[in-house]
Amino acid sequence: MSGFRAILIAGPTASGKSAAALELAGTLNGVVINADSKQVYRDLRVLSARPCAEEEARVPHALYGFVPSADAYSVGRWLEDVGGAVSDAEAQGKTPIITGGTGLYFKALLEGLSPVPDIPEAVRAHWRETAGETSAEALHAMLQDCDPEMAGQLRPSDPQRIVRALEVLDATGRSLAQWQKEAGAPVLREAETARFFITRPREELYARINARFDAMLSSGAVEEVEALAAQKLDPDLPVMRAHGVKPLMGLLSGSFTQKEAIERVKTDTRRYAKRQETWAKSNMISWNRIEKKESESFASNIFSFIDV
RNA sequence: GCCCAGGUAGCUCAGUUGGUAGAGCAGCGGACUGAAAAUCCGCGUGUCGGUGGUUCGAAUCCGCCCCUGGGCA
Repeated sequence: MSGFRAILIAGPTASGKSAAALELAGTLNGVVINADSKQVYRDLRVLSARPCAEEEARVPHALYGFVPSADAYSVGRWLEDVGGAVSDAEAQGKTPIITGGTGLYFKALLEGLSPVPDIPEAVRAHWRETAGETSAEALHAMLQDCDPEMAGQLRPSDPQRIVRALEVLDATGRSLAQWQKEAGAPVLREAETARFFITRPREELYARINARFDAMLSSGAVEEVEALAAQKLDPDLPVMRAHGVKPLMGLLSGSFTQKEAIERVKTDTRRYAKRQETWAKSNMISWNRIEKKESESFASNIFSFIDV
């Protein structure tokens, strides 16, 4: 193989990325490296559809299931971790096959992140606490007072981004808008990669999402959430935002019926898949889009692209 | 077979005395730089079961037919 250092496989959830990556890795002497913000969590094997032990034994995997639920993992940490994983793979003469559904992670991988310093935990906690007791509009008004440039770029109804802007300004004394004008350093340049966005017809994808969650229920999804709930963690932690966690906790506490919980999770997941497609349309323009029907192999298609 | 109640958006339903229809959920489109499986923005997508008729005008009224529940046989 020549011309690229790594293969990147993105695609909506339940499209079959992992299977394709596994097949490629087996053939190419590769390492499958995770690019999914939820598959990093140790406690979410079932709900995050992480590769099983047998699959991880068949070919080397990296960045899967290694983060404790109490940690607020982030694209920043991932960027550091993936850099190390790529180096490790190359040192062993293996091809990095980076796969996952988190579009932002791939963007950061190829474009880098603006060099905003780490925000001290106390500052983060302060603003997140403030956000918990303040309306988004009021937060936006605060931002408007101290950082009109950034405030102008954000909707008054978008608390997540407003909080980020506030904590960055607070911790660095500089507007996030200014920071973001500074380019970051990519871990891989586009030209060094072969990039694939694999997907399926919407209807088929949704059917797979629905069926996959039914399978997760048979594989212990409820028990997994029960164990997570037993840790009594902050409900705002990112691990709690994985599809299924809140509805299944609701089921366990009696605030949802089983039917309601199941529908909630499936709907959340379908909407996510749709957003992933939207992201790809404007952020993954240069990627090879491969849309396949049931039972066809993505891997064979990818092989024909990379000419091995 | 007869009687009753219904057939309106993908689903559940609303629709005042006739003026070519609207809610919730689902869905669709979009944004996206450090918690992104998140957060946010926008959009009703419809032979009103069919067909005749009354009317300037029918989802609304009348006839016939079809379908779905329930009841009587």
